[in-house]
Amino acid sequence: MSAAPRAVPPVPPRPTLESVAAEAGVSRGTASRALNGGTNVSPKALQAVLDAADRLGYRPNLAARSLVLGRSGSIGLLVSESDDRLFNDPFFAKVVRGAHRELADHGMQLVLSLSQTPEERAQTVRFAAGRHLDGVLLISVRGGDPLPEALLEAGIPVVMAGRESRARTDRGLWWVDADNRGGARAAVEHLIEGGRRCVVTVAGPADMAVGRDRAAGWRDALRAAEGEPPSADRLERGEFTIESGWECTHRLLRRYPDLDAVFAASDLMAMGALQALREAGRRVPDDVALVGFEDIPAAEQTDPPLTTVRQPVEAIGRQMAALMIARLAGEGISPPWSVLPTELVVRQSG
Amino acid sequence: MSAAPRAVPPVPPRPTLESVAAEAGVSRGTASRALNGGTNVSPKALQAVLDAADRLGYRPNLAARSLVLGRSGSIGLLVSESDDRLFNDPFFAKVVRGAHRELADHGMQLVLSLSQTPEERAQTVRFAAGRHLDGVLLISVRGGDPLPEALLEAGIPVVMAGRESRARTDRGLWWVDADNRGGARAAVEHLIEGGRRCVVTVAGPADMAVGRDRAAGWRDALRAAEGEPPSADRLERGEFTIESGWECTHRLLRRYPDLDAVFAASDLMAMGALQALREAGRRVPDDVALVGFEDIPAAEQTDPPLTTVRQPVEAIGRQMAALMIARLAGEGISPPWSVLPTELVVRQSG
DNA sequence: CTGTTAGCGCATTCAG
DNA sequence: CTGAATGCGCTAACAG
Repeated sequence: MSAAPRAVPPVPPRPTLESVAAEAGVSRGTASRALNGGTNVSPKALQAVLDAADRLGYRPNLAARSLVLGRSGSIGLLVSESDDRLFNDPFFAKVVRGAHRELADHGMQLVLSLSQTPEERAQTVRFAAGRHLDGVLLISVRGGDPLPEALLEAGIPVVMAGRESRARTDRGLWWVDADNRGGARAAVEHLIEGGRRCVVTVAGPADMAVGRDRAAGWRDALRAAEGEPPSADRLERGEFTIESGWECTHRLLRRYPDLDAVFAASDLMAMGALQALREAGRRVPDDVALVGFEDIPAAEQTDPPLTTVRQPVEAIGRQMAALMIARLAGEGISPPWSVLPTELVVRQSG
Repeated sequence: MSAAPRAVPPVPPRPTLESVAAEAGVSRGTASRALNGGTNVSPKALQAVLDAADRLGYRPNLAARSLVLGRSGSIGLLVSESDDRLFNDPFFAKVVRGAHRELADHGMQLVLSLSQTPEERAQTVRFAAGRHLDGVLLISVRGGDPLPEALLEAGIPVVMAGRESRARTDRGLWWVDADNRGGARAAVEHLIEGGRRCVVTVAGPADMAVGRDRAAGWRDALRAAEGEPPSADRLERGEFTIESGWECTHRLLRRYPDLDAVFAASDLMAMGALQALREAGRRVPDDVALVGFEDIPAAEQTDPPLTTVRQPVEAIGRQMAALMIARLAGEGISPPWSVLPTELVVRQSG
């Protein structure tokens, strides 16, 4: 409520390139060159400018630089997801770390941005479309999410985590994913090699590529082993949650009382499966072998510890950033996506 | 490796205010006014501009706007902490949510930024100092962290989570905190009213205000009840972790075998204390009452559930943003800090 | 090697 | 109510 007119700004104006140049006794152009790499500048002038900048505490105005360069030097990692999820899923942390590392190595800033409500989403699109962000990394995008399209339409380069259709890829949606199909296949092959005869799967949602891919890998392995694709009722689809894993497993047990192996499309689902199997009186791995997917920290803490397929999560983040950097550099990348190898981690459950 | 010279840019140039004005048949000035509030613009012109902008898919260039306005409209939430911590501590999630809400309500963007290594930290300071951020919210700042000073020196408004010294506050470091001292006092009063005679405390680090404040509240309550300040060896300092809580409690048990109440400065510490007490054969709350601080989700899951002091975490985030907004608006706020009330949540442990 | 010049896209005077 | 002009701070292209 201070009604003072504040005629004079309370803080001294911040130094500009102009003032640095004046202080150093050179022109603005020379000062600019000196501050950026120092090419075509005499050692004497260079030193003078550097000293002047230091003395004045000069900080280049990034808005001005962005304006002339047409580039902000920062790329966004948008999370169109509840912040609860963001902060609880270890997946996010690792992707963020990977992307952050890669970007930092290239002198770029990672900017995290949340958007849950539609308005926030619109705000975020404006933010990116306003060239505040040179590009956008997207994680945890569900099937019908309009965000990727909106961004693309606004002319923002986008790289997603998770496989995309060929059509969308062609439209400019680049992506990075783990080899979900191959990993699932390896997991099921491991179960078969262990002598298991009836391998069922607790699969993920059909509206997510990751759900479909892991189911496909399961199918691949069984077809290879049994000569024909597995019957569809050996698969039960659910959400990537403990509860859902529990339910699906119960249903599968009812249909296949003699099942001896469960491939769960996520560790959380596997944890639910573990509980369901125990409740049904099955011992793991003696009666039923169990394999999960992801290798979340909790997978080591279950009893017995979970055999699972480890995703190179940090590498995914890193590669997303790398693709983005290449894209911004105008390099022709082909294909404009990456599939990173997974690794089977054998523990006691199967 | 595509060596093509790319003489022609593959994408059409993005529409500018100029092109919108041309399309609408008005001048740039009118177009600008129409797009920003529409004051001093005839309804006819306004409509023409809006239509044109829509038709062209116009997005204002935020860099240009920042440059002329001297303001970017986004404020940063810097986390100078390992990203593990960021993504695992529920505290962060809630602060972020609160700040995000408040900012969104005012049409501002929240930008999350991590910085662990010194270089990343420098990079972050450049980012903020380059006016990419109008202000910076800081959480989880440890004692000797140079970040706040660096930011202040660069002329960036800063609001922190956690009490700061009067000296630093006067230098421009505004802050928001929970009433740690009052909350601790209430917790210990509750223990005393429950008939406990020997209340010890597992305290937080002395280099964090929150550690000191909660210990002070414990001291306040005991002095009020016993007529004199408690002996210093009824307090054991540690880190805010389960392990540390466990260790401190063991030491306290050795010194005070007949202790009948433990006030832990955090829920994680309380969880460690719970384990230590159990190992020592003490029943909680029958033999020893236990109170934590923070009310993290896990506090409800312990056996017995933890009595604890709830912090208004989301409100803290919100208030931080509110202070920042006021500060940017040049409003004189006094005092330039906020202490938000806590709430004792009584469960079974004490 | 250096200084000068010309914008980057926008909001905002100031005349009309 | 409107258009023309000015400048935010910076980089790049251009002569010297």
